[in-house]
Amino acid sequence: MTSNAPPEPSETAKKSEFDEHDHDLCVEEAIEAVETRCDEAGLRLTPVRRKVLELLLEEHRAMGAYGILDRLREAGFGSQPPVAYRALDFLVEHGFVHRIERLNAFVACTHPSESHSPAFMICRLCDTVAEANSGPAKEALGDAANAVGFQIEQTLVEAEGICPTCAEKAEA
Amino acid sequence: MTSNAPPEPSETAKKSEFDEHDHDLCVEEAIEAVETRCDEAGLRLTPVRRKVLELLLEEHRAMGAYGILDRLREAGFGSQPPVAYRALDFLVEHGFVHRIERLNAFVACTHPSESHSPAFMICRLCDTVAEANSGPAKEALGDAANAVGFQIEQTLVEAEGICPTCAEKAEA
DNA sequence: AACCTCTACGTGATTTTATAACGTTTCGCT
DNA sequence: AGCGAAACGTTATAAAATCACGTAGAGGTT
Repeated sequence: MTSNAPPEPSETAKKSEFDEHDHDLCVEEAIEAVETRCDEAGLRLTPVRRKVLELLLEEHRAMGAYGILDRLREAGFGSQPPVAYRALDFLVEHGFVHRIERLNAFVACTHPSESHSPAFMICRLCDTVAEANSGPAKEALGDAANAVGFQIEQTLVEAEGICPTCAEKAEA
Repeated sequence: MTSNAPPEPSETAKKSEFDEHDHDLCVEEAIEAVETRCDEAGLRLTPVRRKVLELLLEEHRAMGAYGILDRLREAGFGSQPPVAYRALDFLVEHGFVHRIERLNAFVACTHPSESHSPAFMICRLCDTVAEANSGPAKEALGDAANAVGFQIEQTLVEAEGICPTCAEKAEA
């Protein structure tokens, strides 16, 4: 929110959302990427939608719709559930935000430029969520589906466990 | 519910829950298996719990807690939500029933004898749910997790699509 | 600019899903 | 028979999501 650095690819090497990184930059890059995609596709990134995206990006964590709604209210937007749900519907539909079924909650997508259907790693201690490539897992599942004649349209992969940061804290 | 055939392994070759099969037998075998496991482990398969299991076995489909509750009421059991949720908690905890996060609903486990954490194939037309082996998918995900230092405790894999039966109907 | 239309927004009300809290009953054990 | 733990039934409430309806704003057409 503070820096106005250009949205060039971050120099800080980041292996996953669990690692420390220049978060302001990370947020800005993500917003820029979404803006670009909206422009290209003729989508309207309205103030509410943008605000919801920002809220989710500021955390790398899953937030419930009602938590988001509280923040919207504080920011002077409408305060009834549909306001949050409509913005989330838009963002999810276009892949800018992912829904975490396990938590009935949402996280900002960390690779908004590529189209993908990721797997999630959810830390049960701090609720941080990282995206992993679900490609291999989906292939494996695809084989099983083919064997019985099931046509997969969408796949959902969520792993719950302990993130490296929380694991360190626990050891100490 | 009608036949009293002995619970020997079914002769009808079944590739998945989507295939036609001797369903009465299938239900009975499953109940027997659960009874056995409860006996061995000193668990109490009380009337409500047993009824909920039967309801779920009769369908090979996901049922919501409130749908189950309606059926319990009809059968003369308590009719308030906790009755259903407590029975479901027990059955899920011991692996006799699985929760389908995507649908906020439940299915009876079709392999109650083996301990496993399955992947699900959910037909979006008929809500039938089949279990697939999630072993390969979990391995793939495990590799990704190791790479970033995340310790997986539980994995959730759900695929949504069209089952072979509904696909045939659609063609016709 | 005036008009039209479609999309998005704001709000009130309601539905669906899930838990909390509390007293009573039943089970398993000694 | 008596004890303690587990399970049940019920009331009440919380949390998550949707419906319905009117209003406002963006974009295109004349």
